[in-house]
Amino acid sequence: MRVTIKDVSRIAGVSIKTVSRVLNKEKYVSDETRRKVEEAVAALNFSPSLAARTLAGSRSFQIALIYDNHSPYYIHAVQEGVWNRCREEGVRMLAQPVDVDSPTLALEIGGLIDETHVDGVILSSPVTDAPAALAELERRGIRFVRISPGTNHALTSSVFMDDVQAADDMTTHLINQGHRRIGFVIGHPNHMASDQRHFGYRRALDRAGIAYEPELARPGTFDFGSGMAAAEALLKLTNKPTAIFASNDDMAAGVLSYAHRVGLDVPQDLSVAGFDDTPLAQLVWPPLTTVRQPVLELAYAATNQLFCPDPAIVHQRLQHEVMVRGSTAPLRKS
Amino acid sequence: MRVTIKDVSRIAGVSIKTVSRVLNKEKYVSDETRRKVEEAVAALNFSPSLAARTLAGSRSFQIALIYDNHSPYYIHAVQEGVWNRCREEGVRMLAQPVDVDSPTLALEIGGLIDETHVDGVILSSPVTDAPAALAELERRGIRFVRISPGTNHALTSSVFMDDVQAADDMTTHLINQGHRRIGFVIGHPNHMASDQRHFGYRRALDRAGIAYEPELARPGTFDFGSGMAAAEALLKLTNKPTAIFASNDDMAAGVLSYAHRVGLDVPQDLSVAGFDDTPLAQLVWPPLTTVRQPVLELAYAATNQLFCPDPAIVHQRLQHEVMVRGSTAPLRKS
DNA sequence: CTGTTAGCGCTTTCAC
DNA sequence: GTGAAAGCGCTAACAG
Repeated sequence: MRVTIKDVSRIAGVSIKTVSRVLNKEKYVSDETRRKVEEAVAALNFSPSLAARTLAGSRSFQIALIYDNHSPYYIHAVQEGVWNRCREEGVRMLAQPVDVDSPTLALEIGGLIDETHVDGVILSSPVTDAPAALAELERRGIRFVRISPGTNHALTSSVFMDDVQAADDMTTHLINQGHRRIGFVIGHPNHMASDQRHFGYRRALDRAGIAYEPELARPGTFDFGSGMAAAEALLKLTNKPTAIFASNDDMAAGVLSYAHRVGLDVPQDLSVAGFDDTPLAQLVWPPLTTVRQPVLELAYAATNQLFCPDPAIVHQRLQHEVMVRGSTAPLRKS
Repeated sequence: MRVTIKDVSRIAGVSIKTVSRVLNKEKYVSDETRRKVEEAVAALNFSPSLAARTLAGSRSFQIALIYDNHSPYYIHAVQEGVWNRCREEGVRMLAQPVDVDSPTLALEIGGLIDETHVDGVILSSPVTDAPAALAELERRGIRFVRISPGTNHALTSSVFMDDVQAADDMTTHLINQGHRRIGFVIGHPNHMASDQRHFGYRRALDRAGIAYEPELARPGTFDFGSGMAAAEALLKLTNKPTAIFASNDDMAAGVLSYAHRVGLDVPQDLSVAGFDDTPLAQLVWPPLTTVRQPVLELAYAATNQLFCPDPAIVHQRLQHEVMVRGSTAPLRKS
């Protein structure tokens, strides 16, 4: 039925151990033997059973990507970045959506690890900051990397950009355009990046000598609807803002939609700014001014960090940074 | 190190075979024994190794979702639908993006199946209509279900809606609004649904006695940019259309964006219609008139069909249908 | 209803 | 450089 390492060894005229060596790219195999084995593998179209390799060996050739994020564009980019790096490594990616607020979060993650024997885990915000998840991972001593964590960047291996600076830059940009009353839509409370972007907004105002007015900073949940609601509240103020900076593109699109609905001319009557630079920023009208978060690159870098840990790499991404910190032991040696 | 079935059997005071029986919900285990085993499982927080179960048994508790679709909203919905059903079944989903045009498509799919021992495969358009993929799957005799295939719906188990009727309905809707010159943006040539929607558009025109004019049907590739380009071409015609129907929401958003750019008032000067009812349809301004494709439900139904085949189920979805056809043997008996 | 035995297809360990 | 033997953690096929 199934083609096994035995079939390959028979065709190649060597022992199964030698086939195994070739499969694992081990040294100490003569070129001649290696060639014969590779030919047999190709001839039989052999793909080794991951289940068998996992059970017998110390690696599973699988990693898990754990997320709880319902922004399709964002998750799509994260999956793509992780996937790309995994493919290079010949490793499979298990995409695992979870609910960070679930009381069984740690159990689910633990079960996933036990069942699949994954070699490593990648956490995407906001799972990056779920104490139960982090504790479970640490308890098991499994290697993991976080993408855009909100806290303790240096505590564990993580990859991120400077959200405070980015929000500061955007706010400053609006101030430089002459705006003095700038509305702000805060992100989802589960995401630590929300606080950072909020802080960056305040910092830029402070620097410019503009007072922070709580009524101008409205809560949101990173989705379109909450952006619309925030815009409604902001534009019903006696003293309206002339610009609104939303903490992500989805909410900025919502702001835009509300502005259109009430007949405002954007950007004539109101400037709208977003954050993330998802394709959404281009889809709406007019195209959003937005901070670029290099999600694809972050995901790729995080996965790379899982496979080839490097203690301190700094990638430049536009004017912002993607920093990678981590332990030194490579994944394969786990 | 790892908690195994042996540990459970020791704590529960039974043989490992009995633990296995409880794990697999087999009959012929006394309530008392079952309870003891379940207690031991809970106490030890035991999750059985999928690798071992796969290797020893005839199931892997995994299925693969294979797709080549770069519309984040669409794929997100498909993944969610499949995932939901898998979770109910205690089965893991392997998300596998591929390139349908790759010459190694069949090899990749074959390799995936050999490596992971997946119990079944779900194909999303356009992989549903890639001959190499279908041939490989059939050759191996592995169970698979297609989501929105473009051809031979009844040939293999598949789940879909009536694209022709849906496009016909939308076109008729526009005609009923008084439009006589209706532009059409054709979908990506890889997707068979593109032809069907195109045909539905023609059929509605025919029925209304409106001549089909090739210059009014422009090619597109299901992405925003191609929608914009098609709109530009259509609106530069001497005899402009008063409405444009794009074969999916992404392209409709592109049409909208171009219309705004050249100062048209939508829907006053131009009606724009889309297809799919992704959240995008709500995000743009004004919200798109669009045909609802029940992607989430299709994905769920397809996965269900994989687990619990039913020869002929018909789901109603709005005015359109989701039809499910398939063999009768249940997945688990494979 | 429950237990025993023999593998699944690989990697590990240790010979040669 | 290469091979033989043992076993990873489960399920299958039997026996009781």
